[in-house]
Amino acid sequence: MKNKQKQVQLRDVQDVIDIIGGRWRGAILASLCDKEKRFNELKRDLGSITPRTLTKELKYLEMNKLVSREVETTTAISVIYSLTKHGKSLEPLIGQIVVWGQKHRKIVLG
Amino acid sequence: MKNKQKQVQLRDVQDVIDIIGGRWRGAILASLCDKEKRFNELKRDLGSITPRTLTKELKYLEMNKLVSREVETTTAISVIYSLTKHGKSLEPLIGQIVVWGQKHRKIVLG
DNA sequence: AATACCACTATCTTTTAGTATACTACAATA
DNA sequence: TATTGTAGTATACTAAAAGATAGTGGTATT
Repeated sequence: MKNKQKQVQLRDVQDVIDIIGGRWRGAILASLCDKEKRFNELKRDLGSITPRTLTKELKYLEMNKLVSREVETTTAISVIYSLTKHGKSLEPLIGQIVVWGQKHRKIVLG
Repeated sequence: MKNKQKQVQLRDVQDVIDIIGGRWRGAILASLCDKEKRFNELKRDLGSITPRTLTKELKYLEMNKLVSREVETTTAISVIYSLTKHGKSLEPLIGQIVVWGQKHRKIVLG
C-alpha cells in the first residue's frame, strides 16, 4: 500500500475517534442505540455525567449529524434525543466495540 | 434488555474508547496493523507526535497487552513494536472505523 | 402552598492530555 | 573525528476536557 493512502487511513481513524472519543460520546451514542431518550433519561443512564457535559456533548453530536434533538411542547416541555440515520449507521460499529470490549476485559484482567 | 446489562455495555464501550481513544492511540494501532515498526519509524509515520508522547502511549498499549516491545541487541540497539495476538484482533474493528470515517466525511462535509 | 421533576445555564476549579524543548548514551557513517 | 541516526528521558508548560456546585423558569404532584 502507498504511504499516502496509509496517511489517509490514519486520518480517518483519528476523525472517528474524535467523534466517538472522549469520556462520554461513545457511551451516549451506545445509549441512544437502545432507543431514543430524553435529557434526564440519558443522564441517569450515564450515571455520573454532569448536565453541563451532557449538554455540550449532545450539541457536538448534533453538529456532526449523528443525533437529532426534538422539542415537544404538548403541555410540559420535553426534549427527545435520537440517532439520525447517519448516527444509526454507527450501530454495527458500536456493537463490534462492545463485543471486543468484553473479550478485552477477560484478557487483560484474566 | 435489563438495565444492568445495558450499564455493562456502556462500560465496555467506554473501556474500548479509552484504549483506542486520545489523539494518538488509534493511529498508533492503525499504523502497526500495517506491519511491525521501530520507534522512529512510528514517529515518522505519525508525523507530529513528540517522543515523550509516543513513549507514553506505547507503554500504555503494552500494559493493555495490545502491543509488544522487543529489544534486539545484535550489534546496534533496535526496538521493534508489533501488535500482539490480542492487538491483531482489533484489526477488523479498525478496518470498520476507517470505512465509516470515509463515509462520515462525505456526509458531514458534503 | 410546598416539593419535586424537567431541561437546562453559569461560574469556577481541577484534572488530564498533549506540546515544546532540550538532553542522554550508544552505534554507524562520512 | 564530526555528524547523523536510534531510542528514548527530563522538565516545564498550555490548553482542553470534565467535574463541582448552584441557580433558572417552567410544569406536575401532593
